[in-house]
Amino acid sequence: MSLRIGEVAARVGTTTRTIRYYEEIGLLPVEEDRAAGQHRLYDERDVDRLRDALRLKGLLGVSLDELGELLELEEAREARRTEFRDERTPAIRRREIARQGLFNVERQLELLRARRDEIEHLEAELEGRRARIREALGELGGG
Amino acid sequence: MSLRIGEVAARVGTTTRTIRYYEEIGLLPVEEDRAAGQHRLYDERDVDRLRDALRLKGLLGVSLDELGELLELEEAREARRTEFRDERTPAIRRREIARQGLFNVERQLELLRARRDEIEHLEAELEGRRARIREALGELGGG
DNA sequence: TTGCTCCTCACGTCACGTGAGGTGGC
DNA sequence: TTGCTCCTCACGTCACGTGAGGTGGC
Repeated sequence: MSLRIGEVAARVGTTTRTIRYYEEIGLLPVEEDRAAGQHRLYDERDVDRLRDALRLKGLLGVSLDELGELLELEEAREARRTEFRDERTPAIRRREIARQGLFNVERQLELLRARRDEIEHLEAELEGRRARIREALGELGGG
Repeated sequence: MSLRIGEVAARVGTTTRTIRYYEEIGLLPVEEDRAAGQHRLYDERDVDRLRDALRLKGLLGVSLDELGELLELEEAREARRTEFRDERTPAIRRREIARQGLFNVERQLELLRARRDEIEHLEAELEGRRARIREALGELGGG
């Protein structure tokens, strides 16, 4: 079940150019065995990862450099998950892995909360303004 | 109490280049009587407007074209406020002005709420992930 | 007079957009 | 074979960053 670049772009809501550009600057991995001129192929996991990345970028307003750091965290997370699920991994190591995961997720939550606070602050201001307008409308009477 | 461009930039948290660029593309008004090579001067209201504009741009992630539309709404708002406060303005006109103001403020609130929803959605996902990690840590035992 | 901030070009950069011309699988 | 999507240059654009060289007010 491999997807071509156009399908991926449509699913995550971006353009093929953006996906190629991200590959070009090293944000997305390059397939090693792809000959010049051949189609790029992706799977569902690539789609999920790209969607997450674009969502973070859009919501946090970070640069592609900063996005790269967040993606590296994600990649490290997947590697750790694999190690975590390996039955041979000892409990002490699993605990360490879980702690790192917890740290990362809390960092991302912090960034999101900071953003939400800003938005809520501005919302409160606008709601105050709205209340004053409504008051004025009430005094003026009429529907 | 007029401010120079550097002071304005510092107050709103941007650069002098950005302010000059916004003037260049028509986003900010040009002082008519400023001779070539002379300093740009601003007042507190300019600072407030620019701060609001940059905040909207940053939080909503809009282009400068779209930001321009929002600024025009703001400008229209100021004009209406002046008219509203004029004692000669009849009640029927005041009601219309208030309704337009209400419409604008609700549109901006809608944009902000949509953004906040997206952020909260992603937050919920991350909180779920965090809960699962904590659960795993609990099962593994140890502080 | 010495700093400091300001000024106007003007080229550079980041994150893509947009054709130009050509190739490959249902 | 005809469309369709894909490919690789490569130049364009948006929103500024960053000097280069010079001027003006405490």
